[in-house]
Amino acid sequence: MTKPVRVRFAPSPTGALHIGGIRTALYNYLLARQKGGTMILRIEDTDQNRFVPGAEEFILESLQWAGIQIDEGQGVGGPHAPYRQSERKHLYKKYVDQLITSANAYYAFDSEAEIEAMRDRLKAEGNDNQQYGVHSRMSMKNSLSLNESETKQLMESGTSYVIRAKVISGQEVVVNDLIRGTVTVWSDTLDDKVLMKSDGMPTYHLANVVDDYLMQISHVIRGEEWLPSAPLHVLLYHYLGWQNEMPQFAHLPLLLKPDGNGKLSKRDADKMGFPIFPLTWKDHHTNEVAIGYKEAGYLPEALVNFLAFLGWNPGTEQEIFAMDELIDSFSLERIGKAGAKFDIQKAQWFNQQYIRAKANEDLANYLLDSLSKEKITCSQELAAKICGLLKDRVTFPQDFWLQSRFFFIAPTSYDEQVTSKKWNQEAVTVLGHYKDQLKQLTMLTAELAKSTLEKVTTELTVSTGKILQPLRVALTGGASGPDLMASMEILGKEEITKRIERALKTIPIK
RNA sequence: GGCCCGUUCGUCUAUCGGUUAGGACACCAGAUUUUCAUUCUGGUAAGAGGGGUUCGACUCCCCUACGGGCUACCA
Repeated sequence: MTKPVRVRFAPSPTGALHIGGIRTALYNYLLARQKGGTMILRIEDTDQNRFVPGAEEFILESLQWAGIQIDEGQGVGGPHAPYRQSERKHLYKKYVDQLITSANAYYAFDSEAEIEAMRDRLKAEGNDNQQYGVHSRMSMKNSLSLNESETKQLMESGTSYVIRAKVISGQEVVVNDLIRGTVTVWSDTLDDKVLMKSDGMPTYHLANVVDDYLMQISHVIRGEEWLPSAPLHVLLYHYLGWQNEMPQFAHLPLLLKPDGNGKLSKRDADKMGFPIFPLTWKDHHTNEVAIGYKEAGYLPEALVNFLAFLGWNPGTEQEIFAMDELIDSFSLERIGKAGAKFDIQKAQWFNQQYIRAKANEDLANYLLDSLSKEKITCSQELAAKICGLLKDRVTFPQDFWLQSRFFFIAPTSYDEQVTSKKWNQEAVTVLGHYKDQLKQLTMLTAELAKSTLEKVTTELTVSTGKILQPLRVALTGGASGPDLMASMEILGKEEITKRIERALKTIPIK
């Protein structure tokens, strides 16, 4: 019988969750949904020094925005509550005591300076391995090197201590990874990691293994940065007698910076001008505000689609995947091994695709939002019409307003490029006639605007092409934009004649 | 330095021993749009290097190079 799928996303609230975390959460979520399993959110806040207020809420809000639903865990509760590791402190004690009893862990009393001295010493001796471990632990101050009464005395005198894992010597430790296959490490190269800190809090390693066991996690899907400590985790499962309950591991390839090399960081994102956080985040110390994907205009479906493809692909040529399609197609086996460089242009392309796929009526809401901020009123119907016109030239929702501004606000300046090149006597004459002809019309449609223009240009034997740009400049102030005739229909006869008149008066003839 | 992981067009990737090495983004060109964008068509562009194994290697093995991660009482 196979274990029910129970996966967890386990971020630590040490700052804003970044885009890579969303991808990790997404992969967990996709597997959970596909297998009818459970998606768990656990907060790994064992480092009290690095706690950042608001970070946990940020995680919750970000996941919700991305459409990643939590079935169990922080924020929703569940049978294994609490889901915040700081509130589970009492649980870890029991297991670390068990490890002490079974001689798989020991007390260590060394100060920071003593550890540093040990490292310096080993380094000076030309030793490659400068870790606190098999090669060095007997020369340190711990319950292995000290006799029982010395140890007891130190503990009773209140000397601060940590508990370290006693990593076995001379053994191969094998990590079975769903993405990487078998990873084998010689145990002597592992160090005696601290399991319990002097403040009584567990470290990641202990808390993680204990919680994954208690919460009956079936798959540990996390970033590749954890691969080096996975052997220790495997050892811990064995030491605790849980080897049969050990989850399957899947270490995800990292998200790399777009140029050069290295892990994607906030710095790179800032430098290249794209967001790193799903939502806007204000740093509590610097008060610096980092704009999020949401606020930058990325649609959550688009971002999710983009992220899913950074390290995974379905093996077909389909690229646009809604969440439920991702759920159907996802598989851990098809996740790549190599790190993926982050390409914001592709993210923008996905965003474009998702915007285009929306109905004009839905798009209209984006425009209406912008308009209400500008205190401009507009009917839903008209907004939809404008969005339809703009749809194919837009990447972000806010572009609708940016590109339709001229519909609502008459130009106050005119594009220099066009006026200096095209605004000549001929254009002015044609535009004057055209305006007069338009005035005669009872109603204006795109077709009529066009036929009237053609009529005027043939009468004056001028090519229509020469007039189009001056006309656009007069009406919109800009050099480019959506279909001019369709725009005129929306603008209406009155507004058009007014704008042409104004342009004729204001723009100097070249 | 040590340990571990990785390496196909500029980027994301397909290929699970036999392909003219495919697609997408980006880029370039042409067509359409009497402008721009869109759209359409086409194009440039890749198996890090060296050894094996094999009738045959991008695919399997080894070495080298390069890249990345880890190396905290951080996760």
